[in-house]
Amino acid sequence: MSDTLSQTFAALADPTRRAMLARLARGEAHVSDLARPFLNKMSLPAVTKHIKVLEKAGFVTKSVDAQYRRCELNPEAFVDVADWMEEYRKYWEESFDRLEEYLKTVAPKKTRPKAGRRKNVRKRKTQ
Amino acid sequence: MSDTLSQTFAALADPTRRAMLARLARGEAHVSDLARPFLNKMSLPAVTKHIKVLEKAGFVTKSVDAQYRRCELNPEAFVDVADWMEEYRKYWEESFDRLEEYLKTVAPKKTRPKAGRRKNVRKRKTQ
DNA sequence: ACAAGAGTTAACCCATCGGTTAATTAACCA
DNA sequence: TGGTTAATTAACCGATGGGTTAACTCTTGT
Repeated sequence: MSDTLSQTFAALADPTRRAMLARLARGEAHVSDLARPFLNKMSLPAVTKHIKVLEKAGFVTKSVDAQYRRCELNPEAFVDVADWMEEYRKYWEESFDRLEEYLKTVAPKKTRPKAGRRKNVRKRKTQ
Repeated sequence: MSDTLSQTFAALADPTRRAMLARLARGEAHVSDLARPFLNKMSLPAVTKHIKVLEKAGFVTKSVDAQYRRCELNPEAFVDVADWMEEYRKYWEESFDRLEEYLKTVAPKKTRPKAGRRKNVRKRKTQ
């Protein structure tokens, strides 16, 4: 595996880790905060490992705060995913649009503003 | 693993499979077309397996065409990823914007239209 | 009818992954 | 100073992932 994009996607391929990201999206947290919802399902070392995977993939940064480790979300890794997705935008956007069209027929109340296309914004780290 | 989003991300966590998607983005292809660039690095059965992973994750659909298997890209799986990313848009969008700002200072030729925000467009399959 | 081409299946190998328990490090507090 | 809490490290285990080779199926072209 080893290449960074593979590491990034692999980090996301686990529900526990995605739940941790969801938690961090609501604000920074200590390791024990991140662990709490899972301690009935797995041990603390397991949590440590998951966090380490997220760190290595660049989704999370950790800083020392006395006896605690403060974790927060890091945008960089998300940008890598968004960049990669950009290449396939036309494939998923038409599905977004189909749904929007459908929603309009179902509940044609206020029309949402036209969705931004943002085509060819940039390229980075192809492969 | 087993949950669909994990399957989806796991499928993307391999450079060979991402290269196959890139190829399919340029149009449908037979298995042997997909295999050709890799046959110096791996065997045909390995390719078959990769394609199967992409199929199960919903990125690719295969149809029979005489002795050939015709593969094409399927938008659905991409939508799942885009949906999930939507939740974290504010984290990666600010980085997009930082780059756009930077590009403007470097080459302030024609101003690109304001990037669409598309906030809260939808939610699906949370978890 | 049958050889060649397209692709899959089966059985196996080794590395990595997700989890465990036990031991360890480090900071705080009483 | 010594106990408690926060978190990591180490050693291990079973399952899965990516690869292999060998054998097989199906379709076509002659």
